Amino acid sequence: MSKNAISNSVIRRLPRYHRFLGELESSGYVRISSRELAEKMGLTASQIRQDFNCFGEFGQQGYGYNVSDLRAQIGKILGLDKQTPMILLGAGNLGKAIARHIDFRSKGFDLIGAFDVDPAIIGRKLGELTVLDLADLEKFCAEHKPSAAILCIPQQAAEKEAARLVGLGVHAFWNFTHYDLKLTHADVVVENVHLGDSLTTLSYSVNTIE
Amino acid sequence: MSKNAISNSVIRRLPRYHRFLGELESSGYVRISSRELAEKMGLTASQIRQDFNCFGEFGQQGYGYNVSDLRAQIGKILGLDKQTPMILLGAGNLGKAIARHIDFRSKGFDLIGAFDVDPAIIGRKLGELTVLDLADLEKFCAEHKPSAAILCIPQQAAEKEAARLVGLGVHAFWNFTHYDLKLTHADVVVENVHLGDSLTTLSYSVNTIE
DNA sequence: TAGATTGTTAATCGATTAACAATC
DNA sequence: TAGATTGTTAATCGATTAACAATC
Repeated sequence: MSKNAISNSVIRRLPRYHRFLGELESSGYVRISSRELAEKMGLTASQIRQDFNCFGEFGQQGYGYNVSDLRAQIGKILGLDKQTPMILLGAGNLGKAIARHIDFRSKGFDLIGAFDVDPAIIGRKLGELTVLDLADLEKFCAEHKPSAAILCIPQQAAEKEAARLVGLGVHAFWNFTHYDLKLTHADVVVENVHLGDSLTTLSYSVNTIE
Repeated sequence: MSKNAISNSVIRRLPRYHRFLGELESSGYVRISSRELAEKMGLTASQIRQDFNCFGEFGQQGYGYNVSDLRAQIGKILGLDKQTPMILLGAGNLGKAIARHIDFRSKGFDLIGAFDVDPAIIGRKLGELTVLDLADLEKFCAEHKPSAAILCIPQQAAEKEAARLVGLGVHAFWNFTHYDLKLTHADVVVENVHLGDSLTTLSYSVNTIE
C-alpha cells in the first residue's frame, strides 16, 4: 500500500514504537531525536530512521520528530484509526481472559460477538457481550459481517472452524491454537500466539544461559 | 553450552520442530527426511539440516532422521527433560487462564505457587494451588526457591515486583506486561508475550493486505 | 549562519538457500 | 554396489549498522 512491501521485521517493531511514543507524549515530550528514542528503546538510531522512512518522511532535519505527529502517523499505518469487527470463537478460560484483558478498540478492532459450543457457557455474559451458540455463527455473520476472529478453541476443532469462518468471509485470524492456518488458507492473514512455544523457548533459555 | 552461541532464529524454531515430531510420532512415523519434514512444516530442507546441525549430527546419510530419537534430542536441548519451579504473579483473568490453560510440565516448568494482592482472589483455588498473598512472597521463595516467574500483574506494579523477584533469586520471566525487564535487569532471561502488540500487528495486516 | 539531525546510500553482518562431497 | 540423504561449505539474500550529504 504505502510504498513497496514492508518487511516483517519492521512491521513487528511498529506497535512498540507506537506504545513508546504514547508514553513519551504522556510524560510531556514534544519532540525527540532518533538518537534519544533509540537509547530509550534499546535500538540504534539508524534502524529507527530506516524504519520510519519505509513509510515517508516523518521528521525534520536539525529538529527530530514531533512525538504526537509521529505517533499519529504510525497509528494510521497500523490501522488504529478504524475498527475491524471481530468475533471470539471459544469462550473458555483463555478466550474469556483475552476478551476481558485486551483493549480491542485501541488495537484497531471491535469485539462484537463471542461463541462457544458448551451449553454451560452459552448465554453467559462476557463484558458487554452474551456468549452465543456456535451453531448460530452463520446467522450472526450474515447480519454483522465480522472480518476477523480470535481462535481460542481446542486444536481438534480448529481446522474445521477456520474453514467455516473463511467461508463466511472472515479473513483475519488471531490464532491461539496450534493449527497451521496459513498452510491451508493462503488468502487469509494470521497472527499466531503460540503460548506453549513461547514458554518452551523460555525453558531453553533457563537451561542454557546459566 | 552445547556448541557455540545458537542464533535466536534457530531457537524459536525448536519448539515447533518438537511439536511436529510429536505429531509425526503419534501418526506412526519412524523415520523422516529433511525434505519431507520441510514440506510438512513449510520450511526448506536446507534450513532444517542447518538447524539440527547446530547441536550435533542427529541424522544418518541415506536414511534421514529417526523421528522419536530426534524429538527426544530436541526435547533435551529445550530442557524439557526436567522442570524448573515457577510461580505466577497476578491471578486475575489472564493469570488464571494461563495457569489453567498451559501444560507446564511438558514445557519444562512446574507451577508451584500463585500470588495476588486482591483479597477477593487470595485464598481461592487455582487448579491444585491456592492463591497466596503477595506479601508472603519472601517466605515462600526462601522455602521453595522458584527460579522462574510469570508476570500477569498490572504495568504499574511490574517494575517493582520484577526487582523484588530478581532479589529473591528468580532469573527467568514469562512476561505478559509491557514492562521492559531486559533493559533494567541484564542478568535475567525474559520471554515477552505482548498480546496487545500481537493484535496490533494483525490490525496492520488487515488494513494492508486487501 | 552554524549546529543538529534527518533521509538515504553504502558497508557490514547474519540468516537462508543452494550445492555437493561424504557416507550410510 | 547404487541410491538416497545427510553434514557442511559456498553463494545469495535480507536486515542492520555506519556514514554522509541534504536541509531545517
